[in-house]
Amino acid sequence: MENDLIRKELEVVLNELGAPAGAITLERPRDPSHGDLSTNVALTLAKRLARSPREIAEEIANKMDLAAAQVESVEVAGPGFLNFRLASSSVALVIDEILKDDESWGRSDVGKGQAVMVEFVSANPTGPLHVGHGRQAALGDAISCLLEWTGWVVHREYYYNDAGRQIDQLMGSVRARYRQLLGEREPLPDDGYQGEYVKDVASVLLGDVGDRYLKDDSREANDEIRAFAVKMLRDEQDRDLSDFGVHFDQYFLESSLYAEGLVDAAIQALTETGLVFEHEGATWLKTSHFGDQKDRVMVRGNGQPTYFLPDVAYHATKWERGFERVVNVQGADHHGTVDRVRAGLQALGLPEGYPEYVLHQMVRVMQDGQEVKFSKRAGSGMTLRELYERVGVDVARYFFQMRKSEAHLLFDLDVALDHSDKNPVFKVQYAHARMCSIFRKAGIDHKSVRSGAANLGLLEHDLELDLVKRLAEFTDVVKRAARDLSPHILCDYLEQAAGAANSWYHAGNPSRNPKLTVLIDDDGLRDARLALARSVQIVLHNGLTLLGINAPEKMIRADEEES
RNA sequence: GCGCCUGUAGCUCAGCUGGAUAGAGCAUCGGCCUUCUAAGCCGGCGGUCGCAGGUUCGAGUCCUGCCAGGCGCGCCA
Repeated sequence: MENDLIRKELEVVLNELGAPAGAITLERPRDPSHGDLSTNVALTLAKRLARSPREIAEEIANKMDLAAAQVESVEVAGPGFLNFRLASSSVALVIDEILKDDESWGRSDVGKGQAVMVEFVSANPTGPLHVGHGRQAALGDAISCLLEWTGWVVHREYYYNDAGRQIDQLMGSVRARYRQLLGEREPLPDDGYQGEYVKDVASVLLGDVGDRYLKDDSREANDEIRAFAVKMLRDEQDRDLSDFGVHFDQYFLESSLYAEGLVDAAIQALTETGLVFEHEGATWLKTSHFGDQKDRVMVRGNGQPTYFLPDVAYHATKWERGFERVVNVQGADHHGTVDRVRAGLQALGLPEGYPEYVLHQMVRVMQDGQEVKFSKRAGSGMTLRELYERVGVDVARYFFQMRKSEAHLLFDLDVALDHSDKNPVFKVQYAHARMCSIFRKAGIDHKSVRSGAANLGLLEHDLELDLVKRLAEFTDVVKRAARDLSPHILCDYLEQAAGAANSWYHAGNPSRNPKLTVLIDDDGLRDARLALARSVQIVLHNGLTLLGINAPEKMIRADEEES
């Protein structure tokens, strides 16, 4: 790739200068008069080399082998930037590379095949998934894909609590609704779950077992109700996620930690560190020793472990299962647990900063300027399924991914329901579909467009060159989005690439400017433009696929949808 | 009170490891339709980057203080 060639050449020159290359930033200057690509290495090296940035820049410029870097010219500008103008042959290089790589264009090997676990969603099975889980599901899946595309081997994991207090509350709620169905006047427990879904569970339970549990308040009966409710709600969550296109490699049950003695083992291991102490009848871990705000209780006065303990035990299994890198995607409301979990793991000898966290802020769904707050079924906020059944899976996934995770997400239903280019998802999908329509119109199978077949030097209009440069950035963008665990970087790019593609496409509208039409009479030019159209198609397809979104070959019009 | 996140155009948001004149979409204003699908296109208007200091050749970006909003601070999970 052109960027790589320049970067490589820069590294060679920097080594000659005795300034071993760190990461070299190549970026596209905002001002096109500054060339196609620009780097600030000279500025960043000024201090280290104790020389003026301009002087360093001049030397780099003189020593560079322009032909090797596929660069037409390099100039020193401003305080010491190096501005590159790409050789026209680089256009051909980019397009040929894209056509050759096709569905794997954009992949790289940063991760070198190392294993990484991404844990996400991890909702308790006490009710339907809501929109916040949706954001997490979309984010976690996209982050997983980004890591896969950059050479990591990803394990998607879902952890759920199938044993604790909240499950008891669920059981109590179901039991109350079940007895109500049998005519009893039993109220929902104070801390019970309000949603309609509890009645559904109770009603199915009634159909299954009749009135067997009406008077039976035994431990066995309650265990059976609990298991029934968990099973049913787990199944519902699975369906919700599966229909949302999100799948996991493993579901990890909290109860298995106890069953396999891992919680006791954690107590044992922590105790051996000497950081454990007794205070007011409880057992504490000195997590403050590792930067936590205060020490935490491990085992309560009543002998029961707090949630902290299985949490540490669980994350320790991740390390023991061979995952030296772990990314946890969680709601920001859980950020208080980050320091204490890491402290617990550090006490066990795991590295500082393990695991990594992506904390996402809340989702607010807005319509007509009003917040949509209620779902009868969930008894609280809108459920994930309610959302994507309204706006479609593609739109929902994209909206969840298009903002950086640490910012609040305003999910605007009015925009989501808009089927024009105002909706960023459709803007990108349209651009892809438009490329497909060119091939349909031409009666050509787009797969028949091959690398090296066209004279790409014929592409010389600004709109075309601009588009090619944009396409060339794709691999770097994927790397950066993966590095920062930030799918929104890719969304941003896709919108820009789609914008450039749409501009090019519309400029070539035969009624407007026949000379820019792809399907022009001149065979050579036409082939070159078809190669560009195919490249656009590949980049948009790969980008959308990475985000778990369809890249349709044809958009369905609303008036066609009716029938 | 303490901790974390956020504050950039009327609205929703980008802004990479500190780099050149702070960008996009929407809204608004002006122009353009029998199209390789106008569900669109082209152009204009619009910002003391929350405030005040500091570091630096250079700060939206880093540091300190303050202001506003969100979240978290349990022998809950």
